[in-house]
Amino acid sequence: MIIRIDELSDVPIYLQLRNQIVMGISSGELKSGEKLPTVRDLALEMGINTMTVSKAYQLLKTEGYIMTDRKNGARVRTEIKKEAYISDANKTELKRIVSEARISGVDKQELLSLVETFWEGGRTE
Amino acid sequence: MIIRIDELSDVPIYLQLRNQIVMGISSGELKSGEKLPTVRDLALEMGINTMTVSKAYQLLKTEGYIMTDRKNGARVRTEIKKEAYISDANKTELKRIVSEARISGVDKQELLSLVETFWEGGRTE
DNA sequence: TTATTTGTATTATTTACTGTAATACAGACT
DNA sequence: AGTCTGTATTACAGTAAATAATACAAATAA
Repeated sequence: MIIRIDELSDVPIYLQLRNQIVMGISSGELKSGEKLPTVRDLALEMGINTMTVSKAYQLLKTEGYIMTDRKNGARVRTEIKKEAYISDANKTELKRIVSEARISGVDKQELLSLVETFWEGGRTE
Repeated sequence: MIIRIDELSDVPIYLQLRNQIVMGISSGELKSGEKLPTVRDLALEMGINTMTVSKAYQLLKTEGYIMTDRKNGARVRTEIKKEAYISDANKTELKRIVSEARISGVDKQELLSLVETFWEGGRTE
């Protein structure tokens, strides 16, 4: 899986990393039980610190997306808890994004199509 | 317009404030040309610093959402530039939110309905 | 056993952002 | 003249992010 970090983004590196993995799981690019790179390999490949990767893995573990084990490394969880719930923070963010799109004159159907595209795990460009 | 800040949120106060105003404009609660509270009034009402409100207003001004003028105060812009464009940052955020919802087992139609609700300027709870 | 590899923990340091505080200024209205 | 507006400045405290350099526990491989 290709992971790409935006140096200019306001989002911290460990969060960007966490987000990409979550999106990878959702799209099916990362399958159940699949082994993730070691913290050292990924840190080396991305040119960032080991602990930054570790932070991302710890967060993903806490959230129930992955399992980590010494020597076995990190793997995508086979059974991810499904609460069918959208957090308040995500709702607020979603509303902000929808509002900004609407103000800027984006077509409603275009936005809905974009959501569907993301739902299917697709890319936009 | 009622502005409500979440003390526990990771989002900085000035950004929350900016976001609420943008959402207010989108929903129609804040109309074109409508006068916004003065930085001092809003700061006093919200129990925050004057400069924090000023930061939000400056950001909104830079983004083209409002106009500010000494003595006249701040007003919602009558003509907001419509580029019909969703920023890359917003697309990334949207994809993240959609991914998280999908993984957690949220129904696709439910998510689309939520987007439509926000588009119409509605609330959820 | 010995060596290696894994995630993790610790400590320290640097950097940047946030929010506040206390003033002060320029311009426009009353 | 006085008041109200946004804005600018300077200083300070708190927090978070990222890195660096080690070290440890556990499991695998030699």
